[in-house]
Amino acid sequence: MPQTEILDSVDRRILSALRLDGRITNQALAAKVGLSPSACLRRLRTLERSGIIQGYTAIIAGPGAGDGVTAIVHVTLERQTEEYLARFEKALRQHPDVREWHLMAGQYDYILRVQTPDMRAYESFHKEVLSRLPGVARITSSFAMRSSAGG
Amino acid sequence: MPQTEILDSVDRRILSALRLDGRITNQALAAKVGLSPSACLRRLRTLERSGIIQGYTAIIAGPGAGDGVTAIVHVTLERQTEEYLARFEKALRQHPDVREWHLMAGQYDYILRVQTPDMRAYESFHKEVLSRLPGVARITSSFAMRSSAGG
DNA sequence: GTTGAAAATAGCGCAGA
DNA sequence: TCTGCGCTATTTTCAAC
Repeated sequence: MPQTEILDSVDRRILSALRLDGRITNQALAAKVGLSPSACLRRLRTLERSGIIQGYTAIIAGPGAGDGVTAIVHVTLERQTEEYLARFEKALRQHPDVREWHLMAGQYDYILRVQTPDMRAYESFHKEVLSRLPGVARITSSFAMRSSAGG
Repeated sequence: MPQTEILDSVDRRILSALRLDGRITNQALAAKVGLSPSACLRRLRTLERSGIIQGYTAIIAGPGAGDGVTAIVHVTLERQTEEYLARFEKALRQHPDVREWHLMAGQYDYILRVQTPDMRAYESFHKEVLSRLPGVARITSSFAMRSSAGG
């Protein structure tokens, strides 16, 4: 249960090790973070139950089971006032195909990751959603040929 | 080792099960695909050695916890041969700060999302890791001021 | 947080279709 | 060659401290 829990450095090292090798044995993990296996396992289960560790997966080579189309979209707004930004972000949140977005300091205003079942769905998304988002000045889409797991 | 072998339906079911649960025990996996544990384990090891299974990883909940610095990094390689790409991706996977990467069709070769506790750590990461990755020709870092949760 | 012991699992050689 | 069986080492898991 939520206890206003902060991750300490041991928890972070556990997460880091599991990101590198999701199938590491609890014993090896415990040795790596300097804990006894049972203490390590208790922390691991807590991290899993709390939802911080959402699951585990194998990294499969090639087109595998095809997650469809992954597009990285660079978006520039007409203006960068907080009002414009807030309006744009609110609109983004209403579209589940936008899996991830970042408001950038630099050349672009927003970088989005958009996930669709196929290219046809992406074209439709671009036409009917992206280009109609409020305050958009310019859109550049690039497509991923291969991505890390966990998208 | 690679014998130009085609994956049969049992292999595909193994891969599928491991995508869903990367930490499933070999026994449970064997039961799921209808094999004895030892036969299943041998197939699993073959898939790992052949590079079809590239690794395992934990799915960690969004950056929420530590906040810190989110950098979007555009990387161009010296060459785009599959050998260069494979070498680069293998190096990426060894660094947990690289939370996400995409091999792009288009202007850039790779787009990475890098997460560090603070800017100082990012500078160190850039200097000691990014710029030393194999085959890198150009690196451009942009920083996020605000990001969506649940990456 | 630790230790220790029982249950479950992984990993190997060997024999057979 | 691939499968399945039996055995042993390793790992997980739980109890008690």
